[in-house]
Amino acid sequence: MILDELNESQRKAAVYEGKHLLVLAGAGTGKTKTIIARAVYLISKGVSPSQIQILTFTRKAAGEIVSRVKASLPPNQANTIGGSTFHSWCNQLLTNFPNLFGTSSFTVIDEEDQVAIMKTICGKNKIEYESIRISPQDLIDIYSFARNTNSNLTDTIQKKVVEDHRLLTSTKEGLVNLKNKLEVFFRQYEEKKKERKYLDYDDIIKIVAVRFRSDNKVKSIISGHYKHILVDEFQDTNPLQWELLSPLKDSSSLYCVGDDAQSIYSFRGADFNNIHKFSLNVPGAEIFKLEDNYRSTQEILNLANWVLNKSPLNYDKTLIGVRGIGTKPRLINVESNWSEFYWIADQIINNLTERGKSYDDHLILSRSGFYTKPLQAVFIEKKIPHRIIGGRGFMEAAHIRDLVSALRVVNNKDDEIAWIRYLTFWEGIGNVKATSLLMTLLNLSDIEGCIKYLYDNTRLQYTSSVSKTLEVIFDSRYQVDKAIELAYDNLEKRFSEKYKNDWETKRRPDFEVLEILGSKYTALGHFIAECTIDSFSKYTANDTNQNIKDSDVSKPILDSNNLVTISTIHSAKGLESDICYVVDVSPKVYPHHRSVTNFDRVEEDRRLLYVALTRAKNELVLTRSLGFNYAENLKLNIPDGSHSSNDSLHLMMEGYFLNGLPENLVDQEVIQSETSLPNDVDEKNDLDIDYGMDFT
DNA sequence: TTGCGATCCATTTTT
DNA sequence: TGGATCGCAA
Repeated sequence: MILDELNESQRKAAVYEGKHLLVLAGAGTGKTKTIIARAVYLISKGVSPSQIQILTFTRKAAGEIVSRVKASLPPNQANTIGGSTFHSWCNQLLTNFPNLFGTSSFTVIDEEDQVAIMKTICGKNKIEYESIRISPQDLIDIYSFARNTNSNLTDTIQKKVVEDHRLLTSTKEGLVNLKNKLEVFFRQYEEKKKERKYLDYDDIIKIVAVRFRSDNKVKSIISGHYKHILVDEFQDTNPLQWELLSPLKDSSSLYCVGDDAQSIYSFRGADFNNIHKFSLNVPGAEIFKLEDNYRSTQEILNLANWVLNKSPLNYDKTLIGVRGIGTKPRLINVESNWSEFYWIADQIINNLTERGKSYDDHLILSRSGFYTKPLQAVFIEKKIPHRIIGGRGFMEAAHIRDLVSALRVVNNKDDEIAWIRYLTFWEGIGNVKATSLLMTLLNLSDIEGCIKYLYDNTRLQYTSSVSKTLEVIFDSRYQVDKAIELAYDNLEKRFSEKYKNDWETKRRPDFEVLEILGSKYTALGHFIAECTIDSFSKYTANDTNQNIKDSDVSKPILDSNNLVTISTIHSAKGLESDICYVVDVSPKVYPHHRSVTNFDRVEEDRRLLYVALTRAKNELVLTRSLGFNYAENLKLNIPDGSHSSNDSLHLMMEGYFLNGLPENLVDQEVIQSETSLPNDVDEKNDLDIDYGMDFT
């Protein structure tokens, strides 16, 4: 029984008898375990599992919690427990209760689609403000941020445009003008969504939230269904998500678990102050704390605590390590960007051969998915099996989107974004032709008419395929996997030409995966919505599996889970690992040079580093490169606030989180790499950045 | 009108 | 590094 494995404070939290509880749980204090124990406790006390809904930020986290709850109970006791992301849960509500929410048929669109719509709205208009270009992508960001934070357009522009770009010359009139200009675009965007029955990510939550607030009947029906709402990573909820949860507090219990020191989603509108305001927002709620860290050795905690304690913010956090003494974290200095990757690969191989470790003892964390690209190449070369978490998902790959666009037009024949994608997929149809076809297609009354029209009106090399593909999908629209399979057969020839560079190796195998994903669904719309919301990246690990197949040497490790994990820090919350590498802990990355303009963002970067450091159980390795003047910089360990004799160096190091790092906290090493640049190479000197940061 | 090749450019994080 | 954009040939 899982309850027996808890310590005193975890247990107290798990068996809480009051209505609402906030559990403040520091890194490694058993947050996940407590939430699992809570669910198990409720069920064993007689609560029906279908009345429990666990809300998390990633599908992976939800899946893991649910499966561990099930594993802790006798078979089939917890089958109906709900566990999903906020978005996925709201999508289920919209799908299961269409009459409650007034959403009988809709198409979920992702960010790429949003941007595509915005692009068509902007047309050739170039929006500029104070010499800052505002792209369609920026517009979508602004729009989404405003909605996630429930703030008005003027305030959002002030924050996202003026403050983020530090436009000191911005005037009130200028702002009003800009606001009016953007408002036009946003209204058109909303118009378009309505017209095409599109719901973007934010709509999915907003519609449900508004309904809860304005319609007591709907609210009580749903509250009646979900008596216990368990929220993981509560520090990362944003005002929109809170708007969704808040009305439920009357008749459901809210059980929230979080850690303000791990709040790293402010770019999505999260505000860790929601933790501090919890008892204000939820009258009668209690707050418990978990402080014993079971994950890491003391040396690792010392470093993490040091990083966090340098913050001017007071997190009121004392992580008490119970594991005791281990080995000191290592700080590896490399000469140039990316040269740490060969070194890491060698380390891993060494750990396997000399120290009896396995691949899955290793976790590699990076600030950006982008940065680890070369690492993947090194791992492939060295035949190290790995999986990648975070970064661009499976459903975002171009070839997958191509096929899904065909499913989408059959599902909703007014889905113009999908039409354009599907039509231009074919050779000989470009934007102009596709747009002109679209005009007619939108006026036809059903998809069968569209198919016939396309058959009669496309005189191309692929004439029959253009309409045939849609026809076969239509014929198998209640068996999604079959629809995918048949569509694929029709698209294959064009695919192999369009993606000739990496078709066989990289892209083709994905369609088998897509088919498997589709096999659970009997309606195109449900499949499309779910795969848009949870882009499935976590399940496929597509690039990895092939590498393993290719190398006979590594056959034995085919047993599924023995893989090195590569993850962005954002996706790594909740992960832990025996050995953890945090790469590129360099100046201008921690904090990121784009964050330096803003106090809150610097602090968020600090928390980001803190999250990374606290993933390690036994060994923590940081790598960094100190830029062009490597040898000299290495000597540099600027105490905070001091002035270096060298101004550009000082600028580079200013604000760097590892400045003033006490020598006894880490073991430093220097790695000379064979692949580093020769000394006389004139590297781009981008040190003339003004870090005019005001920390008051 | 489409599609390709050359050139430039900026480069966080995610549902 | 790749993506977006632009110009040019078919």
